[in-house]
Amino acid sequence: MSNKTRTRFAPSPTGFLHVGGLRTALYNYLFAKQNGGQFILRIEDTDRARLAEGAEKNIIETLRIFGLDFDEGPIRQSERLERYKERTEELVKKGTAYPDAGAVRFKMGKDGVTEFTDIIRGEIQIENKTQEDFVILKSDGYPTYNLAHLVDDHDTAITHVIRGDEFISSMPKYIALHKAFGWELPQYAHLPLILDKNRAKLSKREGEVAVYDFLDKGYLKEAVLNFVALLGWHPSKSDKELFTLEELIKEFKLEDVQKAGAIFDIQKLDWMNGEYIRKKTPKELVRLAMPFLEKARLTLIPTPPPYEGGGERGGGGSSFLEKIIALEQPRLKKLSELPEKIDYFFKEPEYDAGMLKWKKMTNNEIKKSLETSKNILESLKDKDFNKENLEKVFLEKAGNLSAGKAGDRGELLWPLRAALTGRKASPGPFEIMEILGQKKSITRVQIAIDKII
RNA sequence: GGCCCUAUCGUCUAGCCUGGUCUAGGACACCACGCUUUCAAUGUGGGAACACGGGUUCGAAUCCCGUUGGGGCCA
Repeated sequence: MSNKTRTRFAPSPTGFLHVGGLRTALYNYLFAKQNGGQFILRIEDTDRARLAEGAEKNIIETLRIFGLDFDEGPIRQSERLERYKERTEELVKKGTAYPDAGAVRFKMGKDGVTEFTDIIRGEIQIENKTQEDFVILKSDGYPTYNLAHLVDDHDTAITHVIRGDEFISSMPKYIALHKAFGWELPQYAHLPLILDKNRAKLSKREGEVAVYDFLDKGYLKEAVLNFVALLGWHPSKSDKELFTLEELIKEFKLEDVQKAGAIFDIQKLDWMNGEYIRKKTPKELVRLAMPFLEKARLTLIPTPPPYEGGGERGGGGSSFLEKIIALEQPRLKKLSELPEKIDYFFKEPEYDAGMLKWKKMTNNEIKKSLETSKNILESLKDKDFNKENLEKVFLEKAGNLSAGKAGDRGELLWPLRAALTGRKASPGPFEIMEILGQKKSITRVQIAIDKII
C-alpha cells in the first residue's frame, strides 16, 4: 500500500494541553492506528507572541502519559521558515500571491462556490465571495497558519486532517491554496467543539481544562482518556462505555463522530473514575495514591502495622496501606479524596460525644453499649482478632441485647464505629478493627467512654 | 452584522442515511425500594427528551422548507 494513512496532531505551544486537544490527538491517533498508519506530532510555533514556556514539553509529556505515541516529530514550524519562504516565492512567481506592506498576500478568487466533503459532516458549500485575500507570510518572516499548516501537511504526506470545526469557514482558502500549488487535497474531518456548562467554547479561564490538572486532582489516566473519547463519539452498535486504548483503536469510527458540540460533564467523569479505581488491585492503588498520601503527609506518621507484634509479618508497611486502601476502594471517586477519608488510621480521631449517639440513645445507653464492646474486645484472643470473627461475636451479642430484633444492631455498632473513626460515614467497624488491631481498638473505645459525661 | 456549522431526557448519546418494529433505547446524575450500624458498592423500580411551525406521505424523531435557539469564523 503506497497510500498509507497518516494523521497529525498540531497544537500551538501556548499553554498546557487541554481536554479538547487531548481528544483531537486521540481521534487522530486512533484513526491512524486502526488503519495501520502513522501519527505525527507537529508544533505550530509561528505565533511568537503567544508562545508559552514549557508548553511543548507539557504537550509531549501528556501524550506520552496517555500512550498516544507519535511516530514522527515533533516537527517545529519555527525550524522550517525557509521552506515557507520558498513556497511563498513560488506563489508570487505564479502570480497568485503578491507583496503587501512587508507581508505577502494570497489572491482569493471571488467567483463561484467551494465545495468539499467532510468525513463527519458530508457535503459543505461555501461561496467564495465570503473570502478575502489573506496574508500567508508575515512581515517578520513567519508564515501564517493558513500557509504553514498546509505546506507541512503536504510535506509530511498527511492523508487525513482531523481538527476542530473552527476551521470549516476557512476551507475555501485552503482549497484555493492547494490548487495554486497543484497539490492533492487530503481528506478532512472537522470535529465538534467541547463546550463548558454554559455552552461556550471550553476555555482555559474556566479552570479544570488542562489535562494535567485532572491527573493532579486524582483522576486516572484511563478514565480521562475514556471519558474524552466519549465526548462526541459513541459506538453505534452497542452501549459499551468502558474502553481501553486498544479497544478504542478497534471500535472507533470517524464517521460516527457527533456533529454538535458536547458539554463536558464532570459528574460522569467522576463515575467513570470510580469504575477504573475499582478495577485496580490494592497494590496498584497504593502506588497511584502515594503522591496524594505524601502530600497529606499520612505516610510519614509512624503508625506500625498492628500485626507487627505478631512477628513474621512485621515491616509490612505497604501491605498495611493496601488493606486500608482496599477498604476505601469502593467508596472512592478520586485519589485526592483518599487522605481525608483514611486519616483516622494514622491519628486519633477528633469528635464530639454527640457523634456516638445512635438514634435516640441516652448517654447511659451509649456508655453501656461501648462498655459491652470493650468487654468483647478484651475477651478475644489475639489470633481471633480478625474481621470474620469480630463480626460473628458482635452480631451474636447484638442479637442478645435487642431481644432478637436485628434492626437495632445500631445500638451496639454505631457507637463502636463512631468511637473507632470519629465520623458519620466510614467502612464497617470489623474491617477497621482488624487493621487497627486489638490494642488500639480498645483504646479508642475507652476514649469514647471517657467522653460521655 | 455577514458567512458557516449545529439542534433527541439536566448531561453524554442510540435511533435519522435505507420513513412504520419508537407508547423513543442506554449511560451519568436524581428519586424510591432491597441489602445494611453509617457511607459506599450492589440489585430492582421511577420521573425525565424527538426546539417550534409548515409541508411531503396512508404514516415522520426519521425526508423537504422556514423560524427560533446554540456555537464557530470573519468584520
